[in-house]
Amino acid sequence: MPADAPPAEIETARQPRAEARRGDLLAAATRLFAERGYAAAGMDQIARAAGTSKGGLYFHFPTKQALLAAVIGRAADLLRKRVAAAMAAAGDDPVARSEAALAALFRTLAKHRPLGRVLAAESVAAGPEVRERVERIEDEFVALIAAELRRALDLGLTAPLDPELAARAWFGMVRACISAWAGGRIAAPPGELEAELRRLLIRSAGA
Amino acid sequence: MPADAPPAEIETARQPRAEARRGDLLAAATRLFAERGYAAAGMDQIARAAGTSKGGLYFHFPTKQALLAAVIGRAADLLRKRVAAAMAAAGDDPVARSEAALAALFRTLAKHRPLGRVLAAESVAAGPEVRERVERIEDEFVALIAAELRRALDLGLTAPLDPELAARAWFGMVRACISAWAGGRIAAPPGELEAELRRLLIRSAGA
DNA sequence: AGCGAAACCGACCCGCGAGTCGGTTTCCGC
DNA sequence: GCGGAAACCGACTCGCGGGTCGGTTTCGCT
Repeated sequence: MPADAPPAEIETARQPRAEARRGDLLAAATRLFAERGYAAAGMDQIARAAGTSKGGLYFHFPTKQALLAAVIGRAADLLRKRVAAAMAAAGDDPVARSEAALAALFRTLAKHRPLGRVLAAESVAAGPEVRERVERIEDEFVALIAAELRRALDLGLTAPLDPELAARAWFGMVRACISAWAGGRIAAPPGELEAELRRLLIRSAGA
Repeated sequence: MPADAPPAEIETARQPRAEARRGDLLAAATRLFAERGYAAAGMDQIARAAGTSKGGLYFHFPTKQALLAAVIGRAADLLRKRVAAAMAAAGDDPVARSEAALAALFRTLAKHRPLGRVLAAESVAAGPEVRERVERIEDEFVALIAAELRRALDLGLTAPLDPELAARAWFGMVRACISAWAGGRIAAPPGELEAELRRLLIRSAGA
């Protein structure tokens, strides 16, 4: 793998165009699902917003549900990647890892506000399968937090608690605060919000 | 207003029938909105589920949105009543009042599972006006909790914290746990769940 | 009894939007 | 420079479901 290999960045030269369109479509769909709601966002509207046409959209996604599923999948991947990276960089201490995970989750959702709304609410409007999918993703992150809490509990760093339940509660706290903040119902700047939230979380575990 | 006035309980004798139907319709709508989602639940379907017809349904509610609004309004009234009663019965201590409010909220939502789902999620699918309405209701309860927290803070019963934010976080914790429990994703029985949750909440305030 | 209004019925209307399809453009390999 | 496939276009179809409407039943009142 020499440093000057040119073909690596072109990648068969034809795919990238389509890939970029796909990205635009996903971005537009995310925004419109969040703004108008799943049912109210039309396929034509989404296509226009992405600078293409209905036919072009249907070339990439066979169905509206498939489009939503792709949006959600992409969001989950992004969150997974960011959180995993943050935790890995935080070393071994469970408290530090938990705080890092929280911060990463927080920053990512705060940076991409529509994403949170789609994950939190729109998903339900698209039928049971999609709802289950979103619940799985949520459970995944709850399990991640629960594992850290369990370790902290074993190390005697917390008060006695049920790790699964506490993890779920943590997730709910973060979600509610981010959602309210994204809706402009919390005046505090994000940094302050995050700090206050961290204090609440740590105290609730009885550190 | 003598004690033996008979007409008071019959109320013009014709209304009660219609009132009962209205109640059936609201109950059916609540259930179906929660199960299928707002968009997927058809007016005909709702009417059938309530043992009546589309025409009958439209006699009581002029529009699908109006039906949802009525469902939400009824839910809010119920929650308000229960929570207010519980807090009034709890005396003056802010911690006791907070715990009572929480317990009432918890029990009411746990008893009427679909109600929570409609409030939490379905509302978003019905356009911005309804979403705002639900957010107002949520803010109302958050403000209620925040007031108690502020009093507790003034009395030196808590660690220094931002009452609004903490109240929001509390609400989020309770909502997330109830939602997961209602979806069968938490094994613990409700009583235990509530106790554990209360411990987390109290600790987070630094009592 | 019998009038009139409230309550209810269900067949029908109609707009909207997801999905289709025949065509056109773009661009890669040779 | 030219086949041919991938990518894209947009007019059209068509089923579904919210809303309507003329009629029928129920029931209070006198």
